[in-house]
Amino acid sequence: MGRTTSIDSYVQQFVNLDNEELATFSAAFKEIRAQKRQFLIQPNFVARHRFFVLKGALRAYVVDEEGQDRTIQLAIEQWWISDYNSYMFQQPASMFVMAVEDSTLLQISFEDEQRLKSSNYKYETFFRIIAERAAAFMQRRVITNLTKSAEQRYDLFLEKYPAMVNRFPQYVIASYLGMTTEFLSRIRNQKLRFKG
Amino acid sequence: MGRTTSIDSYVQQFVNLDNEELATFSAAFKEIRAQKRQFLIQPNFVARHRFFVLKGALRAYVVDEEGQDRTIQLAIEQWWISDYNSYMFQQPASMFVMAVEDSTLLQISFEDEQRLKSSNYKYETFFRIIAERAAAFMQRRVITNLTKSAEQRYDLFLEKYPAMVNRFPQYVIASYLGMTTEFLSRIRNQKLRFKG
DNA sequence: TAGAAAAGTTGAACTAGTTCAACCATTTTT
DNA sequence: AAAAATGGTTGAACTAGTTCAACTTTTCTA
Repeated sequence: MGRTTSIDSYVQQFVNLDNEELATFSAAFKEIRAQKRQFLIQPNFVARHRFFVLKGALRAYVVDEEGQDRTIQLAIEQWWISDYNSYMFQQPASMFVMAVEDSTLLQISFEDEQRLKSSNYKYETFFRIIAERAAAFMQRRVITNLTKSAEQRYDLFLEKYPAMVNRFPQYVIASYLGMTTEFLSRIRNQKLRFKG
Repeated sequence: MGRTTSIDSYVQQFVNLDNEELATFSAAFKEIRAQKRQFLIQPNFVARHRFFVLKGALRAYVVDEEGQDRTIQLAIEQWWISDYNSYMFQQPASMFVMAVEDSTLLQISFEDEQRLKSSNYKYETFFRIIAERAAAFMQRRVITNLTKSAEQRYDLFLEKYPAMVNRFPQYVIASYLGMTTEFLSRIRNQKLRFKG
């Protein structure tokens, strides 16, 4: 069977590639499957790839000193996921990246990405743009974490990423938002009581 | 008088530019002075520039609903500063960027940066690399904020940015680290009592 | 160099969010 | 369909960090 979908339309949002350029770009990616609970990246190993989600859901998390999971990134269709500090600098990872659903991914290796970037100006531009967007996204998250209460962070998450809420268990969303699953449970039930 | 220092050696860390390329690159920047307490970016106005610090110290902060300052970014020599969401997407800013010391900066406008990026592959590569580094840096900050206690965040800050500690007032560092100035004061004095 | 402004300290009361433990519900596996 | 595993809820005690207010110290400005 063919691809569930592809990265073509995604890339075209940012740069204009002709058919040949598009083919070369796509060829640098390998389609892989990841079963629910399968790990794609683990601490202490270098993250050799970054992943573009065609289908499915994944999370990146660290385990802190007290043994608690802290979700750093969530990804569903059309999102990228990896341990960026590990991938970009080819250093040992601190994160797990795990499939939360059976997933289909496009995988690119660090070396192939370097090759793409240096082979064609447009590919370089593409990766520049997604890096800029990632930086801006992360800065917004820092701001939210510093300025909003737990309940406000949850409301904002619902508003901005409604498609994600039902794809991840509550404890994953809670840890992404920097609170305990118990506290998020209380926030949700309090809302039901007043609004529903 | 000439430049206090320049951006040349900084750029050369990441890309190899010949003299002409270096000259063109530098020419896109304008050297400006900012006096202590002067604002370079203000909420609701589009951030037209990003700034590279030649000399001095600056902070970027938002004011939250309760009227409290939350420091999002600090910058001293060789750091960049701006409201990236505003600058990258040319949207109204949510931050103030203010000089904490009398400073000398290199300023580049959004349009001139676009021009550089599209005029020479190497400039594109340079901006791609700094965006990747910014994204990785921000992701580390998210991780730290989610996994460490107030005291651990302060210790880590001391360890990683010793040069910054003495350049910013304590309340700025406290708000950068996501705690109150009173609490940081207590952390510091407790350390003195036990260690010094 | 005096006076004002900005920055830092301390105590005491407080609160947002955590922890722990027990229980319930839902999904998965056999 | 039973058993096991995973995920969610609830109450009660707790705590890391906040708030407020008064005070001290340091820095800036005229």
